[in-house]
Amino acid sequence: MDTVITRFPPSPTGYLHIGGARTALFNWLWARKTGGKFVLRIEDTDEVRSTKESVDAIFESLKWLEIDWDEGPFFQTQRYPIYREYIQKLVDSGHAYYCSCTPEEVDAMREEAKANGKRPMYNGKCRELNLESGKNMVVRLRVPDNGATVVEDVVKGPTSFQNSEIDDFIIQRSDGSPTYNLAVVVDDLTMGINTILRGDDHLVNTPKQILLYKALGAEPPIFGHVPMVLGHDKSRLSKRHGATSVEEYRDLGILPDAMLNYLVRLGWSHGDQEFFTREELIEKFDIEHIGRSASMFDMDKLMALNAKHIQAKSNEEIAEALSPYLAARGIEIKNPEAAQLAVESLKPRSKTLVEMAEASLFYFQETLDFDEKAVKKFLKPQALEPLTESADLIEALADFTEPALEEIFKQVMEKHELKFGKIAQPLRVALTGKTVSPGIFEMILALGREKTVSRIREAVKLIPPAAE
RNA sequence: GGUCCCAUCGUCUAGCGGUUAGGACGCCGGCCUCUCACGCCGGAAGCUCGGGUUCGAUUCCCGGUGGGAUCACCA
Repeated sequence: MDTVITRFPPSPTGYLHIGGARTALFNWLWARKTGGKFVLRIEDTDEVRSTKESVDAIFESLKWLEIDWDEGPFFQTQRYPIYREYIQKLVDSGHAYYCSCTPEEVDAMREEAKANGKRPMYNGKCRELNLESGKNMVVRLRVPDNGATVVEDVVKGPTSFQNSEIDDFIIQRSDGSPTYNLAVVVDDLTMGINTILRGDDHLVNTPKQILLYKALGAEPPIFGHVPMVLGHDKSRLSKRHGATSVEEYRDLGILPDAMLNYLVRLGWSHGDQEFFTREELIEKFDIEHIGRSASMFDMDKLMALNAKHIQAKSNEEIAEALSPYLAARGIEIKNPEAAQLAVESLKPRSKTLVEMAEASLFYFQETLDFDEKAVKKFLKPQALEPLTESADLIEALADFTEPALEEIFKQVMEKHELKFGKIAQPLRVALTGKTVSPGIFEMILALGREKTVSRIREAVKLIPPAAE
């Protein structure tokens, strides 16, 4: 087979939607897997709704997901001469014709058809009139009255549409601009696109596009219509279901690799495997195992997958990924090694980078935010001596390692006849201000000797005097 | 409503005529344990219904039901 050439053609009328990201992903993966090409095309022919901001948001989101393209971005608004040329070809070859019917007249035709119990359609009034180009004229494709057009869909299977059900649809508006179906076909044709994976909401206008290919004497590409992503109530995913834009997930602290993994796995499978790295996805992705039914977006599962991706990455990678989230909280990583130890301690306890950033604050803060209840409960008189002694011993410790630290606490525990739990909680509050944190030893190591000792000494000052 | 698509635990899915119907998320119980997590072990939970075809259907065919998509001079 020839080199696979796929594409992603968003219309810039908003941010990059999760569903769009998924179809982009399928096309990108297929191109990457087969060693083909992936083309980015901006469908901005709706000049009223298209914005520069949306274009930028789409680039930004694709960049974040690390979905790169080999050709483009092409902008349809810069290709009008090409569309006009093809429309002319269709008119010249008798596959299309000028129509002078006004929208009102067409509406009336549809009403009439409906009244007669027929499908509301344009009645073909101008078909044989051989009208010349003129003001307020549109161009329509002459659709065969009989026969059927079959979409050989690689995910849904062959799907047949009766030509009699298809209107002589408009390919050029009265203002001379091309309509969607025409522009898409001309673009895909001229850009050499041979594989189209898109949402199955496009399935119904695929026969129109195939008719256009045929009228142009061209071979249609391979079509595959992937099921849509639904919200938790089975309706189309929208704002009321929560986050729908790619950037929102970035802001939530989702890793791009986890997003990819989740999105692809939603509607595609490779046996029982749930976790995929980006490389595995490229290696294992195939069209054959794309599902045929719509699926609901499940935030919990995304989160769980994100947690696994966080754990699977190195401390260095996560520390780097975390830094913008820390920066947003006014924290700059000054000591990379310490930050990586901090990250390591937080990795198994963070579902998102936002959670991790929040939980890591105590590592970086100069002055701790003490949780009052925690202070009251654990920084009690009986904790004074064990804490003070611990600080002294840590300060004097020859080698600052986990075994040595364990030895110190063993001493303190034995002396005061305490279980580790009794000393760990006060210590935890002293070091973090909270009752929940990573393990004591890993924190001490990540914090370093100096901070550990000073924090314990500061906390001791919060202990009220003994009652009697 | 017409046309088209779809149908396995609550959710994502494996299954491609014979399985104790498998995995994951979530949920419940236990273990581990310095808190919280992670991890580990175990549990509850599913083939939409009705007809065929077949020795045998979750699987193949038809129909019902249900859900979705689409019916523009939007993309």
